[in-house]
Amino acid sequence: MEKEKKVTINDVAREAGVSITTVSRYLNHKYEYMSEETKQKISKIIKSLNYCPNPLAQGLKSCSHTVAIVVTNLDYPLCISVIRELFAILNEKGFNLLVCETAGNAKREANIFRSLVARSVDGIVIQTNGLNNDYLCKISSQIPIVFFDREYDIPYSINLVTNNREISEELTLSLFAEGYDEVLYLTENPCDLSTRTQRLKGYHAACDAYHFNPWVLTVDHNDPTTFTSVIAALKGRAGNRKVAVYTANGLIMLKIYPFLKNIGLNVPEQLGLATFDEPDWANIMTPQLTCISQPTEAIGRSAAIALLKSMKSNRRILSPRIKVINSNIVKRGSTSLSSASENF
Amino acid sequence: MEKEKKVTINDVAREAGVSITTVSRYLNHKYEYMSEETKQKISKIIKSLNYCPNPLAQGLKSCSHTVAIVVTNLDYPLCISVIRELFAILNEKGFNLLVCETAGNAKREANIFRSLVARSVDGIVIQTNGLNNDYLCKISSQIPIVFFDREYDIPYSINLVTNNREISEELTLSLFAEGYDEVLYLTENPCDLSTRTQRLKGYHAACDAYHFNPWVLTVDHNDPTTFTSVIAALKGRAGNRKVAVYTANGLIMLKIYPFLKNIGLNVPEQLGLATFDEPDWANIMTPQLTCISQPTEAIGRSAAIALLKSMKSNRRILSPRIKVINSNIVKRGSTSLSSASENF
DNA sequence: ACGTTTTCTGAAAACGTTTTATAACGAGAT
DNA sequence: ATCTCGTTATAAAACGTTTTCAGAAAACGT
Repeated sequence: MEKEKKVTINDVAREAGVSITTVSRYLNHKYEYMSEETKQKISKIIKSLNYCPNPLAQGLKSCSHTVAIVVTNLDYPLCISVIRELFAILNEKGFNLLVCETAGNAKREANIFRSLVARSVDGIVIQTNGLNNDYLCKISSQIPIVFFDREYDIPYSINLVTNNREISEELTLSLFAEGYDEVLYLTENPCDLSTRTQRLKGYHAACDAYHFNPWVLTVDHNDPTTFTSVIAALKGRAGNRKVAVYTANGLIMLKIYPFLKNIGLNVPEQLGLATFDEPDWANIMTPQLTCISQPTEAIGRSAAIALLKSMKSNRRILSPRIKVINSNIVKRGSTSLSSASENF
Repeated sequence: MEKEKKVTINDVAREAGVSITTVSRYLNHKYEYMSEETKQKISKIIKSLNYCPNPLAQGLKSCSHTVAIVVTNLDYPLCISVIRELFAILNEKGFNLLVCETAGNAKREANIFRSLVARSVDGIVIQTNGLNNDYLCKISSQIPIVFFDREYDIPYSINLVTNNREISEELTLSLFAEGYDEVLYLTENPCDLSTRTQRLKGYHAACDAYHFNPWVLTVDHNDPTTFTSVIAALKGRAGNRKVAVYTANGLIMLKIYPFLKNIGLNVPEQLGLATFDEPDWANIMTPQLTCISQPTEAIGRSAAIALLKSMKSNRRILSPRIKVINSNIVKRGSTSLSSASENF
């Protein structure tokens, strides 16, 4: 295993007959006072040697050409989409992408943040439960931070969120308009995550508008017993009344759907179904599932662009900024009571 | 934005009243000739200063504490699973994880590999189309490489694969045994990816065993017209004969299922359905979908462990090694013709 | 011919580690 | 008292960049 010597800036400088300073200048596009001839020489040598600057060494003096994305759970399609866009766009610009999964564990997340700072990443994109916000406040002035999905009040940061409240209200309204007598909202433990509170608010607003009583049940997608109790409650009420079930995210729908199938109610006539998120399996259900579709690709792209911009400018803005990217409703068979549903 | 000075090994050394060499030794567990007293001092100061060594600087001299995973497509659940396990295990050991998506683009992949080498990552886990294997051959002696999903003949490397041929044969056999008269195998363009060729081989072996004619159609999950022609072909044959459709991966099934639903055949009586992979939506189909379940978590864990081991030892083994992790069949309603299906 | 810019380039000092070579220090042997 | 020899700790040289400071050469105005 004889180590093949890596080609360094020194090799380039020697071959080109210039100093490493000049090569470094060339690499960093500091062409101001560089003769065309020198540029050509260096360019040629770099190509012929297949030289690629060492990001570690660069990072020691300037930027590390590394960004990180920290998410709570890699199973969430939104996160994957953001990772994909982030990688595609930043890789193009010469950055590498560190991916970290916290699993919602505060301590683990704290360690991750600390290691990212130690590694002097140039920027971080975060989806978090907000358990380490005090630490993020400390570092947010030093390093560009972009939050997505959930929104937090961290100085200097950028928040990329969707119109959770509005679109949730709109969907709920449409269910009432469609003719459902009741909308059961299924959510996970509504701690103070902005997505959960906003979606719930939208639901409540719609109930208020129709003077209908809200009906909210809390589930845990890892605990099937929470589903069975929902099913029991549903059986009690449904039958004569037309009930729609609206789940606060796709995972809940995925997990509770097998239970709902066994309940013996016809979808959509007796039981309407809708969910936040647009899972890839929405079209294999019969009838197909009405969804709130988040523009995951656009969110990822915006995150990348916002981060790039923030990394480029060294003047940072104190007050956290919020960018809203609208979701839209994809109405499908699972909530089509009326024949007039096409106009929706 | 006043830069808060990062605490370095110098600070630790000064506070502890020792040289940086000693601190470095302490960090690298080179305790051989170190007095208990010195250890205590350093340990205390490190904690009190909250010191964390800079991986960039470390990487310049020794290892970068960075590993990378390169995949063709982040949408493949197996990849996500491997990323998750890899991160969890390696993060525990102080490594960070770079994630790269090639989208099957050879040029892009080549650039990624080059940048990973430039960044002197300590190891790489790869799922690839094999378009840059010449380059991988060059570097595989320098840097530990673990392939998963698809198998390649690269010196010094480790291959983590599932028993594609055997399990594919087993599933096909079980479909015939169940009573289906014909099994239609749907695959994507069977280029020489080991997964595709092996799964196909298994299918053929089963057909041979039953002296049935194989029936293989090629689709492209991005091109719906390939599905409609499959549907047409299927309509021609099905009806009196009991046909099972076995898709070479979950994505194909996801995309073709809406078409299959409209064909007017009863599942499983007239039309059996089975797929390689076990997508999370297998249980929401009616009836539930028979799958070949890859132990994705185990594969990820094995990848992490194999990589760690390979990184630790500096003696590398020339001949590529192969580790097989068995998948198993999860039989569900979509292929239950006989009432005896429980014994399967 | 002489100063003054302007244009171009390079030497050397960082950046924060690891590692090599070396030195200081007792203790035990001569 | 000197020599050897383990034990412990350090100074200094890497690693591959960027950046500061400064200097040489050419262009320019007088």
